[in-house]
Parts: sequence; structure tokens; C-alpha cells
Amino acid sequence: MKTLKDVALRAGVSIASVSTVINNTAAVSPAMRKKVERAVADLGYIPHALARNLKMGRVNVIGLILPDIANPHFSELASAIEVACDSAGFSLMLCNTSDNAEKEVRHLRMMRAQRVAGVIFVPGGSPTHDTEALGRLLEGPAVLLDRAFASLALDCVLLDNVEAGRLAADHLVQNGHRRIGIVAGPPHLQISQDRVAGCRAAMRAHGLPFEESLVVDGGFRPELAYHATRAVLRRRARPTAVIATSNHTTVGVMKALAELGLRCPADVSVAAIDDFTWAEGFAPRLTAVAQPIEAMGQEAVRRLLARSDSRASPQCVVLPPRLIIRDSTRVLE
Amino acid sequence: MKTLKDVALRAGVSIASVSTVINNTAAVSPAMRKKVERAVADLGYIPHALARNLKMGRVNVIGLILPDIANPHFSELASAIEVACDSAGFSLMLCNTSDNAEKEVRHLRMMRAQRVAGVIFVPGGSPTHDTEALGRLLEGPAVLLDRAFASLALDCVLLDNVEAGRLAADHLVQNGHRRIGIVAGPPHLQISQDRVAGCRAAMRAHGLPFEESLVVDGGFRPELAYHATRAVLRRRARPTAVIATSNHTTVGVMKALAELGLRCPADVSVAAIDDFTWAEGFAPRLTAVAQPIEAMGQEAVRRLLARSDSRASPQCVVLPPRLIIRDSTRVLE
DNA sequence: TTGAATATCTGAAACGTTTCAGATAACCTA
DNA sequence: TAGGTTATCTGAAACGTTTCAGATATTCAA
Repeated sequence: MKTLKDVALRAGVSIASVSTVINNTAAVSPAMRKKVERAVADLGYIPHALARNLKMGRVNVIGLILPDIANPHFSELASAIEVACDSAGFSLMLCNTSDNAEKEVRHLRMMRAQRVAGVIFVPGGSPTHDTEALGRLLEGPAVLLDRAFASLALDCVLLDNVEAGRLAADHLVQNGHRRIGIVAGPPHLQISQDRVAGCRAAMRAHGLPFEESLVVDGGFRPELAYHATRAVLRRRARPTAVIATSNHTTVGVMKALAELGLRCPADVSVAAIDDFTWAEGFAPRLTAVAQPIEAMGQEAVRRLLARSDSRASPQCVVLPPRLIIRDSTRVLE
Repeated sequence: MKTLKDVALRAGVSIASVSTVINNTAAVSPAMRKKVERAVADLGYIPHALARNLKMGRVNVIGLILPDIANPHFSELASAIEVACDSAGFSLMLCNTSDNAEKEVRHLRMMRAQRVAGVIFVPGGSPTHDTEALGRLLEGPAVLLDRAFASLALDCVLLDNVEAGRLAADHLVQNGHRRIGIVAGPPHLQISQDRVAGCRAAMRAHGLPFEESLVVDGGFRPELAYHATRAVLRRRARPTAVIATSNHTTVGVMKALAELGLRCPADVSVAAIDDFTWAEGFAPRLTAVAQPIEAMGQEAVRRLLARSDSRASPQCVVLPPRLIIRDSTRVLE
């Protein structure tokens, strides 16, 4: 690979001059400019970003750590973040944790070693996080996305999960449903608790009892949700509706319905949290509480960059979900 | 941020010794090790990867450039690649091109500037690529994934697109379909041509005529596929089956069917290229030609790393798709 | 014509590492 | 005890940039 020195040699000028021309950091004579540009083109010189960044003390890369890039929710988030980064002149370094706590600190560590400008961290569903190690590694510019840690005072961008649960349950109640199964996420996650809490709040608000036994653990793989749904739908008093609290659980729920020969929404209504843009065209069209994914990504990047040059105290922004009513829920007569 | 010097100072030893201890590059006395480890822990020292990489002349990062990370096909590919990279000790730098030719060279350039160990490049659907510039930038270790450039002799990992088309069409023909609409991708893409060619080959193999007018351009956004499908399904002699040649077009096709009030598979069978794991549980369960995504990702990384230390001439590996028969196609009596 | 002001260019130090030749100390062996 | 090994440790040179103080050449006003 060619270096500044090679270019300087070929152009017959000093290294410093080449640098000046390339970065436009000072006035140079037209002759100089031409000579250097010529040499750069001839040699196909590409500046060595590592050397440059080392010297300059900054790296135009933002790190993104998330649980599973193959999950549409996260890949859409990644997409939004990539766009925001790109237009701010940053590149993206991506790591998957597969919900593995050990990988979280390993990747975070690696990113700090790379001296990235900031890290956007989406904690995984692991029951235990090494919050102490994470806390130290998140000391540089960082924002938590999607899930926060109570013990860490950090910038974060979250969905209003309580509201998401509330929207789903409220919609069903308004349509006359009373016995509503809730296929929740892993109970140790705040996000699961919040969504269920939202459902509970909606029932309360309508003066209805909330039957805790209708809340089942759907885990965060469709498999468990599938079995949980089967279980709850085989109760003597079958729920007339089910709330699937994440896209993984929705897949399990729908599959369980299909296998039990129950039609949706004729036999059972389904309200989901997380929209499925890629299931458009399939039946039933899903009534879903959609997350403002683009806004979340943008906001995360914005806060991260703002954080880099301010010492304001960390803030949490909570964004509102919105309900999209389609065909998977029906009015109960 | 702490540096080796800080650690050396605190431990009361030389910089060289600290480096030796940290990297285990030579034998040191237990006393030395203890002192250094102590200082490292006390200061929370994290090595500066830029400096290290600059000095070492290698970077443990692999670049991935793809058209759209929000498309499940690419996000699953990204996931497979991330896993393969990670287990080989590499991190992933991700760039989206949004099918924009200018971004392709910009991002590729940036990755070369970062001196990444190699680049996995998935060309986008732009009608014109700056193949000259790309060619120069792809001179380092690189592998093309998903789509190749005829004009560039490079390692590549591809799906057997002809076979994919053949599988879909053959399946329909075997089920008695004769009038088959094909919602193709943009005609300027080799990949589209190949898939259609596969369909054509299947018809020929069965001694059937291939009606070119039933091939419509579905572009690479659902929108166009939607309109194309409506058009083809409103012919006086309606096709009894449709082949959707990519996941984007499948969405358009299914939507068109739904809006025209046509049931699938009762009225029209649909065979898709690209599987939809996230539509599991929705109806109809899609008969699809699935790509061996994991294998493609693994193979891409493997070839890339192999390429780094060999001068063998570039090779193309073509992986076979497989047909998954579910409920969206039916036997025609 | 001269001195000052300006325009243009360059040498060399730094950024934080790795690495290797050499320094020092400690241990053997004869 | 001298000489040679061996075991540890360190100084300093690189890696490819940026940047700034200084060098050189040019221009201008008086």
C-alpha cells in the first residue's frame, strides 16, 4: 500500500505538502496542487485512516451492539442508525451479542479499544448482566437503546412499553374482549414487565379484573411462546383474544393458533406488539402496536453525538408507540 | 484515556515490559507480571487498537457492504457473516448502499482507508455501477456475495439462481400448472435473468411452451411487483400460478392477490424465491425456494480469509437452493 | 535598494503501540 | 574465580499520519 512518503517522492515535494494538499488545510500554489494530485492519482493512494485517526485522536466510527441482527426489529433499528450515522459522517461497526452477557462486555471492550466515537448499546435478554464491567465500559459516550439498566445512569432511548401494552389491551377491551391471554416476554426483563403492566393498567382503567393466570411466559424465542400459547388456549374458558408482546412471541402465537385449528380473528383475536412489515400480504393482516423505529435510531445517534461534546447529565427519552388496527382483531358481540 | 506509558509509570517498569506482559510475547518474572497487572487494573487501561494495528500492519476487521440491512435476506446474511467473523476473531464493519452506486465506491474507499482485512461486497441493484472504480478498490482481499460482475475476475459466492428458478417452476409444472406468471426482478440484473432463465428451462424440460408475455418486471420494491402482479392476474386467461422471484416481489404479489380477492392457493398458487422465516404462522404458509444463507455467509468469510494469504486465481462458488413445499401452491386438477 | 511583509514550502516531533538489539543481573560449570 | 549461559528487562526505532515553527523565496512600499 502506498504511503504519503511514496506520493511525496513521486511528486518531488515534502510529505507535509502532500498532507496539506490532500486535506486542504492551507493555501498551496496551483503548481503544487497539480503535482500532488497527479501523483495521488498515479499511485492510487488512499490515506491510512488508522494513522490519521491515531494522530488526530478521533475516529469517525460509531459502534452498535445488539442482540440479534437477524431479528427484523433490530435490523430495522440498525438500518435507521446506519442512515443517521452516515449522514453525520460516521461509519458503523456492528456486533451481535446473541443475548450473551459475556459477549456484551467483550464487544464493548473491543469498541473502546478501537476508540470509537461512541457506542449505541442494545442490551440483550440475558438474565444477568455484568453491570459493573458494563458500567465502566459505558463511561465514554454511549447510549442505551431499547432497554435500560436501572443501576446505570446513562443516556437512553426507549419505547414507552407501558403505553404499548396499554394500547394493545385497550383496543381489545374496547372491542368487547374480557378474557385476554398475554404471552409475555421473559419475566426478568423490565421491558416484559412494563408491557404486561400496561395491559393491566388498561384493564383497570376499564374497571375490569386482571387475571394474572392468563399471563404466560413466552420467552424470547418463538418456541416457548408457541407452547405457552397452546397452554393458555386450552384452558376450559378459552381467552377470546391474545396479546403477543414481541415479534418473536407473535410468531409462536400465530403458529399455535394455526396448529390448534383456531382461526384468527374469528375464533381468537390477536394484538401484537411490534409490527411485521414483511408479513404484509399474508393473512391475517396483523393488528399491531408499532414502534417508531426510525425515530428511535435517529434519536440514539443524535443523543450520542450530543453527548460527545457536552457534560449534561444523562437523560432518558421515551418514545410513544402507535396502534395500527388491521384484521387480526375483531369486535366481540 | 490511559496509555502504556501511564501504566509503565505506575508500575515502575518500562513501556516495553508492559507491552510484553499484556501480549504475553515473552517470559517475564512473576513479580513483573503482578506489578503490571495491578497497574492495568488500577488504571482501567484498554490498549489503543489503532496504534496497535498501525504498528502491526493488520486490522482484525472485515468490511461488509450491502444494499439494505433492513431486508431480511441481507440481515440474515449479515448475521451469518457476523458469526463467522466473530469465531475467526474478526469484527464487522457494516455499510448500507441503499442500492446507490455512488455509495458503493464511497464506502469501499472508506474501508480501504481503514485497511480492513477484507471486504465482503454485495452489489446493489443500481442499473449502472462504476465498475472501473470498484475494480480498483476490490483489488485487496475481497469477495463478491450474492451478485457478481462479469467484468471483474474476483472470488464470489453466489446462489445458483438458474436452479432456483428451475425448482420453483418445476414444482408448479409438476402440480399441473401451465399458465404461470413470473414476477421478475429488474431485467438489467443478471440475477433476475438467471431466475427467469431457470423457469424457462423447467418449462422446456417438460416440453411446454414458455410464454414470455407472462414475465413481468417486479422491480426491487414491493410497490412495482404489486402493480405488475395485478396486471398479469387480470389477463383474460388468468395464470393459475405465480412465481415471485424475490422477497420484495413476494410481498407485492401477496398483497395484489389479497386486494383482488383471489385466494391463495385456491385461486392462484404462489411459489416464491427467498424464504420468509418471519411469516411463519401466517397464511398461507409459503412454498419457497430457500437460499442456504448460513452457508453463503460462512463460505464468503472462509474464502475471504483464505484469499488473504494465497495468490490462487479467483473462484466462484455457486451454492444450491432448496425447495420447501408448504401451502401456497396446490395441485391443479 | 532595502527592509518588512507575505506567500509558500519543509523538517521534525508527536500520536500509542510493537519489537529487537543490547544491557544488566544471576546462575552455572570447570 | 573467570567465563559463558541464561533469564529479565529496557531504549529506541519504527508504523503513517498531522501540524507547527521555521526556512526560503517573492513581493511591495518607501
